[in-house]
Amino acid sequence: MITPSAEVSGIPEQSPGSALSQSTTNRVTINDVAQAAGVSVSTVSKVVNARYGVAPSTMERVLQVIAELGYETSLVASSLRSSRTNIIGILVAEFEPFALELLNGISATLRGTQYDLMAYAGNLAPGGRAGWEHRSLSRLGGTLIDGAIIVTPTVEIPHSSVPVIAIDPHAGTSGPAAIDVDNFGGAKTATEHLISLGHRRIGHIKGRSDLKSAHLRESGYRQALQDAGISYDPQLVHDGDYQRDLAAIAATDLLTLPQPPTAIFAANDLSALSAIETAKSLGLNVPNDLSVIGFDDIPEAAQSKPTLSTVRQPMHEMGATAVTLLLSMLAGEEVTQPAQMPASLIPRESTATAPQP
Amino acid sequence: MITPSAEVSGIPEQSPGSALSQSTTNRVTINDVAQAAGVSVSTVSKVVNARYGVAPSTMERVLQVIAELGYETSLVASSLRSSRTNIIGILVAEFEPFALELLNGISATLRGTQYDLMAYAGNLAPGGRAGWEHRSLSRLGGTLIDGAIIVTPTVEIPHSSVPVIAIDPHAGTSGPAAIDVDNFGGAKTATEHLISLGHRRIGHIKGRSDLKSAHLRESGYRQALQDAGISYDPQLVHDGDYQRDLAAIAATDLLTLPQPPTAIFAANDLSALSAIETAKSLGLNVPNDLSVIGFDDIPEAAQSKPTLSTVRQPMHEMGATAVTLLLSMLAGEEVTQPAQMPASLIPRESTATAPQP
DNA sequence: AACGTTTTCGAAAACGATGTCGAAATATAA
DNA sequence: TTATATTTCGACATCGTTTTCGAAAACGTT
Repeated sequence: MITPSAEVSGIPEQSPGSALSQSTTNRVTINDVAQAAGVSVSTVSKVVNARYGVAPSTMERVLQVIAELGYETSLVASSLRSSRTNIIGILVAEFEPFALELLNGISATLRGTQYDLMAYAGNLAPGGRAGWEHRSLSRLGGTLIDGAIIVTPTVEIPHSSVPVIAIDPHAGTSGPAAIDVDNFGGAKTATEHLISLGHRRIGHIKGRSDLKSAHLRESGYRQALQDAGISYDPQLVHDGDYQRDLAAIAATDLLTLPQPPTAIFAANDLSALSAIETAKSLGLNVPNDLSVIGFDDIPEAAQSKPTLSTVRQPMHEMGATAVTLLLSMLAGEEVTQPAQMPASLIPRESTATAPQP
Repeated sequence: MITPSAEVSGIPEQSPGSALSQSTTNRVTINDVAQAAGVSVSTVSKVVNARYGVAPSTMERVLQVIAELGYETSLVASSLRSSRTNIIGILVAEFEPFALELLNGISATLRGTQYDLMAYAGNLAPGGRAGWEHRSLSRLGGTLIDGAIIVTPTVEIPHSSVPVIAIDPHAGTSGPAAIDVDNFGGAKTATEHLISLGHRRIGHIKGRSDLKSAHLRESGYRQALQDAGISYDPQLVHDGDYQRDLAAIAATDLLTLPQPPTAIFAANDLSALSAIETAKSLGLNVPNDLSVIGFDDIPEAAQSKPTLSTVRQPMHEMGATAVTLLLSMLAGEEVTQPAQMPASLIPRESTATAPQP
């Protein structure tokens, strides 16, 4: 904080100014530009904002002065006046690989627009429990950001003074301003892939039962079976809770059945990788004895041995879509329906044709 | 950069009549609080900012009104007045795994301070070439952020109106406001690890010769050899340029020598992984026939077969240190010397005792 | 009761930009 | 030339907050 001591309003001390004003603040304001160009501040503002009503000649002169002085408009001041900050916030629980692609998608889409990106990581707080979105939003909304994108909210999206888009691959599209992936379709595709390879006994390791995504993925699995005329066998469906260790138990149960499945569709990649480990430890060869397919396409999926066939969530595109939706909301348009992104099959080494008995 | 007309035309003309003024009207300002509490705005401001000179009784009353009305101070307005935004910016070339830990470290350290984090991805721009830091900084500095952290700058850090810290694992500490990892020490440690396992013929795959880190890592390698009384053999050092394919060539050259090395220290993990592949294709067993150690500890290092021994760059801590340094700069302190973070040995499966001839 | 001292409080001036509205300058029409 | 339409431009109020500085009030001391 600098206090210009002998600075009276009206006449700026310019003669000793060079040294003094440099040390106090070397910031070039719209006033400096106006003075240097011999016009009023309003004219400079009009030039900067390309408003109508400035003669070409003066515009050129002002632009020249701006370039000379290296003037940059103060985002803070203009925000205060126009009550728009041109910043959109992204609230993410944690900077994790999952959020990474999202950030890139958002960032890329935002480029070229007037908006900047502000990123928050929520749940790293000491008392980081659910509901951090609410606190952040109320603090930021209406004062620092024009809109927000929340990733995998832990709570119901709070009422906010700014438009909010939720990217939630798990809870399902709960409102119009939400984006998720086609869990049902993706699961169906994964299962169909196994069926097309000749598998008939296909197990399923379920996800967390409190998340909608788990139910949708199971439904997709069952739909694919039904479409192929394969009867549903409850014995082949076990709970994995999206977790590594529980999935291992589920896989063990499945593979030690009197008549074990020849393929497993796991509700997420973590479970799938765990299932592969389990199969190996049981002396089974993946994919020759057992095919395994997952869901998510986490980075490890491409690194494992064998590499994991899976269904990809298009995070980059989801980020881009979120921005697009948010921008149209900011433009005053009504967003009437949620966006659902397609999940695409990524066949890798962990799935192969069914073993011939 | 002054907003050109083309960009402005993309902005939806929000007529100041309806939606905008609605969102502004229901905002609770300091004035509303003052009026409701029966005090002046200055008093409210003092209460909010915990300034001295307000009676406990009035303070309590004001606080109560603030709670009732749900008043939140406008960050924009206070920034304008106090010329501080309480936002620090991080400029990163791209949201990549490398930057992820950094972000978490920064975010965690920032929590509990008055500052918020604003993240920028630079080189995703269409014309995204070197120098994006300069453009971003001049636009943000002094108006939107109080300070900045730049990750792996591609150019000399531009003169800026705000404090800047550079995190640069490659260029070395070029100025006082820079953070890097101890490349020399890390390389020395890696090499010493190989020596302690009994290796005497140790090869080195060098990094990009235009980066200081490559030279430092080679120096560390040579120092460790010298300390152990092992004479330096130029035949055992080949260029890998930090790249996968070039490292493969280097590895082939090394392993087809009449008297091949029993261990290789690669200047980065990418090269190390490539060397392992090469060794495998030559029929060598890692680590029984050949030990390989890398540098960086990229995520793949823990996933490969065998898992890669390496030297870890403490990204999380580097982020935390960057914040600490930046905060002290913002507090007006002089940062006199760069910070160098220790690199730690992560022994995994790719290194073992030297084969007995 | 009169005086000095310390607290407590409020009026008002910034911070830098935007947008309105009327005045001045210029072009067009009569 | 005069009257009118059209540009072009600048004075000024405003956005919500911080901060200074002097006035008023409260307190303590003779």
